[in-house]
Amino acid sequence: MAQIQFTNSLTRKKEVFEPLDPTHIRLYACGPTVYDYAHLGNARMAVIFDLLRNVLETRYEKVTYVSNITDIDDKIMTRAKETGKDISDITKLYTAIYNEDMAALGNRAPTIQPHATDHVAEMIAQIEQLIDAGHAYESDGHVLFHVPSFPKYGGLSGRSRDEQIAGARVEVASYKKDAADFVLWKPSSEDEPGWPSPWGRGRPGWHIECSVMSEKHLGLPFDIHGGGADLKFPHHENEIAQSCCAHGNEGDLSAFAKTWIHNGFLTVEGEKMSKSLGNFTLIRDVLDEGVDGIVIRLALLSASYKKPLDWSKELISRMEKMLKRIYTVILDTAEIGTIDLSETHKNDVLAALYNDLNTPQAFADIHRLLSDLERGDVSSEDKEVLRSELLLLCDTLGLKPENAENYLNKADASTLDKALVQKLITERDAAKQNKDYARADALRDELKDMGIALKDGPEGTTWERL
RNA sequence: GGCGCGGUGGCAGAAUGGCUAUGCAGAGGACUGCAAAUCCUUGUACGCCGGUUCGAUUCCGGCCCGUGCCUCCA
Repeated sequence: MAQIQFTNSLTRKKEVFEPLDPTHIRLYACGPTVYDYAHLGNARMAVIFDLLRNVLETRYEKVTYVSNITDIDDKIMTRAKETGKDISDITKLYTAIYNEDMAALGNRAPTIQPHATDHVAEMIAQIEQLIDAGHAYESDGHVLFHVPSFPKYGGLSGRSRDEQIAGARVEVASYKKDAADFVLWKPSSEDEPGWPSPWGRGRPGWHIECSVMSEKHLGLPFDIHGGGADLKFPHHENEIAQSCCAHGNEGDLSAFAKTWIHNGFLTVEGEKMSKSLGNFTLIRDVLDEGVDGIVIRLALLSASYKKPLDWSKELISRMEKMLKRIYTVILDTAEIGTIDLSETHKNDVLAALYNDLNTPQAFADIHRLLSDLERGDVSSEDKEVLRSELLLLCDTLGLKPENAENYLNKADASTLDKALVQKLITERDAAKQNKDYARADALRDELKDMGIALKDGPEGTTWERL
């Protein structure tokens, strides 16, 4: 049996994945702060962890995938002020949009999608634990995590505390004992959202919600914690500090999550796609341009998850071709059955994905299967196996092979008169029979104007949308 | 300034101490009334300089270049 391997950011090595509990795999990925439309960077993270979940499910019966919604944050408060809307209206709206966009990309909903505002009591409890353990202190209405109390701080991002201070570009707030200390709780003014707490009315800092929600829904330690590479520091570093220190695990960074997986970000013309540079693309905009969500998914999986991925029109058009080919072959071979593959056989088919989610290799495997399925010198028994392998790979990658027909005939869903198309094809066939090629070509042009491409094959003429 | 990542053929992008990645684009051929699709064949690589080795794109060192994090960010 091929072993599943992932690159663990905590050890900076590719490691064989060994579940804490083989009967139940537990996975957490940091989800979005909901104050705006999601962009392709959010999409990359979601697609990669959805794939990771699929891959784990091919080997383990139960996988719990938790991905949160952060619905209390200063950015949301700012947005509320700007628009004059209620905070809860904003978070509800953008949570719904996020989930719609993720579904369009072929992602399944997480097993659990906890909301930060439903966990304030647990956050307060954990902050109290940290104060009791001597890792946090109250100051001027704030509660801060005292970084010097945790000598192993910085182990994930690989930077010592001194290095951070040397490079710090932030002004050190007066209420901090140490420049590296970070906020667990902060006071809210009357017009700001807040919850009662032992330190007065206030709201949580940015990192505590993930520590609390992952622990509550998965238990500690859990198998895999992930997110975008830019969360490594400070977000994930601080999560580790909170969770390890709240439970007396100061000596073991892996007492929170065993394996850390970070995806690389998207670039545009070589530069990071980011809000500050203004070069980000919303998922919604790409979908509105008519690009299928599964095409976006393919594009996001076209490079190793760890590396930067450059977003371009050319990438989309390549992936459109690839998806069309996959779906076409699946439909063309529809009359060929499938067989149940043995566990060993499935392992071989999924070997690329088991090897640190090597999606480019999986794409190469798909291309090989497509070619073999279209060759004339392959027996139908062999094709039955090949087709089974192809469907397994497509399912695991989340490519929705069951949507093949719908995708290829998309035009007929709305405006197209299917009967008229068939009538014109029949007319053209008659014209061809009579060697009236001028008439046949005129009919082809007419259909082309309707958005229909004809394909003459040995079994007759078929059509698809342009 | 500190820490990290990467430099592969026209483009995108993997693996690998010696043997074809794959895809897109290009060239030639088959098929086709036309068109599309498909199939067959095919060219072009491994940033620079040293080292280790029988042999390095792959390991080690130096250099150059690009890029990311250190501040909200997937």
